[in-house]
Amino acid sequence: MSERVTMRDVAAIAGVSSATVSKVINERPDVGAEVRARVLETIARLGYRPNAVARGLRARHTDTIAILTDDLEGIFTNALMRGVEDAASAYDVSVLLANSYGDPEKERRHLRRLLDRQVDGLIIMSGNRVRPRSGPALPLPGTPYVFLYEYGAAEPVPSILPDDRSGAELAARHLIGIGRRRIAFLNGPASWDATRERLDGFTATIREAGLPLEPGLVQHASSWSPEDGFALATAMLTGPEPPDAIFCGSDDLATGAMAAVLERGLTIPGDVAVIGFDDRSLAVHQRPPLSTVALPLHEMGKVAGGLLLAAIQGEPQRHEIIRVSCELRIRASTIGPDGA
Amino acid sequence: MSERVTMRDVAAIAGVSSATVSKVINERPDVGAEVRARVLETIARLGYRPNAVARGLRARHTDTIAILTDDLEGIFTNALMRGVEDAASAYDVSVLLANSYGDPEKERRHLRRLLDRQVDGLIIMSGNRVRPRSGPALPLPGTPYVFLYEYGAAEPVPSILPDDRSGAELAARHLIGIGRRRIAFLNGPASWDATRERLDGFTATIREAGLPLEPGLVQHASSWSPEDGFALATAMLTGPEPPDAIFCGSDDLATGAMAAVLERGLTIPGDVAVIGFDDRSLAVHQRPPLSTVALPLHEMGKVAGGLLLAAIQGEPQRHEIIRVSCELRIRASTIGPDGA
DNA sequence: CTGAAAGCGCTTACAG
DNA sequence: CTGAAAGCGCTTACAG
Repeated sequence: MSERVTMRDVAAIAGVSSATVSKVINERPDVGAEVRARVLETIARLGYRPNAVARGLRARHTDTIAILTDDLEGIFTNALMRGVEDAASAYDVSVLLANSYGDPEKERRHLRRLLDRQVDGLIIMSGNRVRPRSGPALPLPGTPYVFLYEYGAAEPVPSILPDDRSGAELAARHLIGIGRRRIAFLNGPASWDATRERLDGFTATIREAGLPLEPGLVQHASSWSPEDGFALATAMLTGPEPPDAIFCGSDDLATGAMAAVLERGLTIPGDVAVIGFDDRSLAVHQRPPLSTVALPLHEMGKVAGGLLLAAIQGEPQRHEIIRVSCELRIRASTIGPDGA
Repeated sequence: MSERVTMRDVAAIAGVSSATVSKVINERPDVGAEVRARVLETIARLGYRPNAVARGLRARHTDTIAILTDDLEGIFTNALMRGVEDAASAYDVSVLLANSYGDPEKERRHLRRLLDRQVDGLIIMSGNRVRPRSGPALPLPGTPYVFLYEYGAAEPVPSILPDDRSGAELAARHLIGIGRRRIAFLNGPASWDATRERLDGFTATIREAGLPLEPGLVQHASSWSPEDGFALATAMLTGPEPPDAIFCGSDDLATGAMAAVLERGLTIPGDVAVIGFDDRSLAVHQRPPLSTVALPLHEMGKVAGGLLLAAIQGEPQRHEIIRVSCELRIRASTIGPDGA
């Protein structure tokens, strides 16, 4: 437990004032070359490291942002957080983690603690489901924030979301491209925002291609589970004119749908091509491996981090919805050995 | 952007010194009742909040710990982090997140930044695979740390790990309990520590019960994937005396094993009971839902957080391996409608 | 180009 | 029980 070396020590040994040491550390131009060299040498020799807490107190910023999530276990939390952390790290900004479990009282407590710690900004994130929310549980006077995978109804701040609409277009266009004509959409629960966006994209693309769009071909599941995918796909396949492709609103739904196809003795993708949404890790392990539309979670996190950092630098914020493009991951469930 | 209210303001308005305000805030006993009341009232009225950065500078602790992980995307990271966050939150300690991607240079940079920020302690965590590591990339003078889901070869600090051995015993005992006699163990790759621990637990339990333990019944996969589970289970089932139960080293392996059982026209659990390890979310969605040994990730995170907080309070640390008990999750793949 | 002084907002002995 | 003083380790005008 040796005494920590401080800026005073460096100054004394280098024979300069601590103001000068500070200037060297902060790379101010107004320091003479040989003085700078001497200070740098002393810093290296003593192994001096500036105390960020003292700096934060004086400089009035802490180079710290926080992620406030209501769902640290959400299936998408990891990749979102990693994106934020990457963006912050690149600017030597640290990230604090706070989990509210969706409890407003917990959120309030976290927010207070975070503000007490003088965080420079906040990312308010849902790891689980995109929905509008009524802003943070506490007003954040002068502290910028952004919504990630979530959006504020009327907050004057940006929301970063996946581009669900164009993601659905990607899937539809891919299925059309491999020659499918009766393309079903096994969509997620109707109450979700993403569900509506994707329906728009899907419908527009199918229409444009002059393909059929019967009511039976577009269904809404009541959950995102494989069980629902199985049930709905079974119903579709037992109809008079079964689809030759099924686009599912999630990889879980697609997993169930594939089981339904195989159970009826049909082949994938020979008889029915199947494509999911999300690109969770299970997709690649399906038999056959599942084609899917990948949610750009990591990129969304980076965008959110970048935007927040810019706002901290003084960039004005406004209410806007930023949609990050999804990416198609083509695997054997749409282009397989037994495929087209 | 109104001026923030400071302790000076409170003191002036309440007509006391700031030392007294500080004592009230820190709940020191040596403040008169009416003075305390007056100060408290003033604090509430002004909405005063103490600046944690200033406090940290003076008090020489920041009530902040950090999680340094090499794998923020690891499949177990979420639950581990959540446990740490829960433990920290309960004591009003914040947690900083740093991801090294397993790159020692990145780890060094993060560590330096974290130390500069005067974190009170660190949790060094792997989100992915348990293995020994050579301690943090930088010496942490006076800053306590613990290993979570990872262990230091000779570091004088605790490591928190799952109790793999007793987890395997749980599984074996369960299968014996439901009347199985030829129990196979489709274990993970031999190079993993967990694999050896589980083999010990499994072997001991089977021996104790006087059940057969032929070489063919114990196999090591070369990865944890469903594909390997499928291949190995198929080999086991085509042998002269196929098993009536398969204990798998991961849920992914078990998924593959179940596919192999079903593909051969056998029933689960009627002909072959299958149980996994981990309790990932996919387990419950299998058909039939997969029984498994749950890794106590959340609890491990809490234990790690609690131990670190104790060390920060001055509790001496030493090299020790703390094993947290796994839990059996019984589902239809061992006790099903077509079961025993 | 360099440094003396003030001060960020607290807490900690210490005196009374 | 209360407060004056010092100081945590920096940075920021400002003077020279």
